[in-house]
Amino acid sequence: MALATEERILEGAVRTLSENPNATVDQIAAEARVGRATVFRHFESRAGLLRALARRAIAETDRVTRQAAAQACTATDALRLAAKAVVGAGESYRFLEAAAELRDEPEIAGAYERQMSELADLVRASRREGFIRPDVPLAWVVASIDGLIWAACRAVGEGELGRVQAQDLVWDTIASGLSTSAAKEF
Amino acid sequence: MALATEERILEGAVRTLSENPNATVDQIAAEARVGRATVFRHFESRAGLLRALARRAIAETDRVTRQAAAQACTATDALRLAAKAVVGAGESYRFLEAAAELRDEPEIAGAYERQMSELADLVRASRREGFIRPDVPLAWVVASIDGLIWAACRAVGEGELGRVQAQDLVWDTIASGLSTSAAKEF
DNA sequence: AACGTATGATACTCCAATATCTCATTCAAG
DNA sequence: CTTGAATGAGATATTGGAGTATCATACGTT
Repeated sequence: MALATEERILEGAVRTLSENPNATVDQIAAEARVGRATVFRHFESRAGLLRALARRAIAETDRVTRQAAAQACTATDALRLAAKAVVGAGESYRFLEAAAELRDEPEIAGAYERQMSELADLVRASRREGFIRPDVPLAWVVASIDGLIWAACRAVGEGELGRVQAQDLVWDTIASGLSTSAAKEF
Repeated sequence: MALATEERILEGAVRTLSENPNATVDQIAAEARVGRATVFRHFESRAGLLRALARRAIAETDRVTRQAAAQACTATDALRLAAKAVVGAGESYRFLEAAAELRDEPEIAGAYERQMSELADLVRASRREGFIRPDVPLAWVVASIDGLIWAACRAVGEGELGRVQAQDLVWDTIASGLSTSAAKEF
């Protein structure tokens, strides 16, 4: 069946590229227990495979983000749930950060921009609810949340922290460092 | 003069690779206003050039870190000065993150490990001074400080924030989010 | 002027990895 | 059993970029 094969290739690619972002198609195919030719039957090229992986990561992030928004009744809670969920989802896709080629793909770069601006919207809304500090530039709130999420993904990936623990700590640090309860006394 | 040429190549490489981490030796040479052959006269290979750049980034980080330690009288203040300084220094070397080859170089990987453990030492000392929260795993303190510094470097590189502003915000967020003054009420 | 060194330009080799093609095989459906 | 689609395996073509070699030139030193 075509679908199952594609799935196997994609998951093999995630595993292989997580260890070595420069892995060759041969290595990916081997990891997926699939002939090298089969990879090219399902994906236009290596770059096409990477695109598919990026699309997957974007879709997965969108999914958990929407789910968070649906479950929460306040923007602040949506932010909390989304941050935690993205830590769980992004963990497997850290290797995409190293894929410089994707920066040039308008589709991928555009989706990334969109997600960042959605995060900015959420931050703005949470700020209106009186949670996020108004005395810190929006750009920094967004950048630091992103940075903390990536840090958590890495720590989980390196085995330094458990996933649940990392998810809690991300929010703890955001809430302590960026909320109105954090007096600026330094 | 050999030294000036090497310097020009290294700085051209920083500029070129910052825009495109997959840049070819041709592109780097062109940016440095140098013949391609000259690059290979000064550096064993492209990988050797990358190693030299990584060594440079490591040395620069060590330099500003030591300087911070020398100026400060408490570990907490050393941490503050070091965090700010690394934001300034690391900005140009963000592209190294994408260089997966360097992970395999024991020299580079070892130096990175060392710097991380030095950061951990600083955090422990600051904790003993009563500044860093004791209720958060050391690994997370280190990881999140690292993440925030990288976030600041990126924001500066993208032009979202000014450098001085970003340096201040990094410490503000660390101090608010990870210090004892941050009550865990969430 | 003579010498030594560093450079630029060019041409060349080499290779690793992508991508294509072919053919035999498997396997499910009818 | 037959048919057709998907696959595995291997052979082959292609190519972009690394690395090497050569030669003429520019420049500083003595």
